[in-house]
Amino acid sequence: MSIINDINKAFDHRIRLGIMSILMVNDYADFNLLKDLLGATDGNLASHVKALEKEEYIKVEKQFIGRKPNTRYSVTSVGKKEFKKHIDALEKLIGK
Amino acid sequence: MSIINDINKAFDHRIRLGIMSILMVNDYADFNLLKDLLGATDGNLASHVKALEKEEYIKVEKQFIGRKPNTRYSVTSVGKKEFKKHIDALEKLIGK
DNA sequence: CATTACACTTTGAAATTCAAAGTACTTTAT
DNA sequence: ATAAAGTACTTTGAATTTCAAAGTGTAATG
Repeated sequence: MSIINDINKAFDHRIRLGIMSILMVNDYADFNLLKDLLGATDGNLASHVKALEKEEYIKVEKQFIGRKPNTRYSVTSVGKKEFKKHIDALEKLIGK
Repeated sequence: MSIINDINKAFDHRIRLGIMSILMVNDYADFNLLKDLLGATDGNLASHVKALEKEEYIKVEKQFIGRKPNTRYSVTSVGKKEFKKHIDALEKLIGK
């Protein structure tokens, strides 16, 4: 077992780290909020949220607000748990 | 400017994060020490140290110990500075 | 002398990242 | 009413990155 064993590969990337950080402190964030906060392009953000979705760390809700489509994301309980583990591992590694 | 602006792309990957963490607390680490501590394969580790070298965040010294080749790595002053910045950005993001 | 071990390096396939272009509407202007 | 511009994503595929298998060169061992 190595010193980076609990560093979660799914959170390795700064955009995914940002998505999770935002969702840990906000119940919901929609596509455009994430995009603005992270300064990501549409396609780029889409692929990162998809990766987190696939792991079931976040979940999507699609709805209409008035006539406009709106996609909002929230963190799952698994996502919360895994992210905390990741942060702990990070702190252990860095603070060594 | 987004919330992940000071997250350094070069340190995004867990193996590179691990290399830097090790080199921040040890004056030197050789190839095999890094390999063992990180549980990486040879080729994989080689590509990650090369990436950090290219940014001039770490430097390499090749020598012979007895008759055996030995490659050891250390962090540069730029590397130290940038890594600290990265850690600060991480803490800001996570601890938000 | 042949075989195994050590310390990396090279190679190229697989996976990931990214932005440009596309889709499906809605809103605003003419 | 029709055209043009905007919104909210999704799809696509090229570029980059990651990774491990195989390769290189030397050393030690039987």
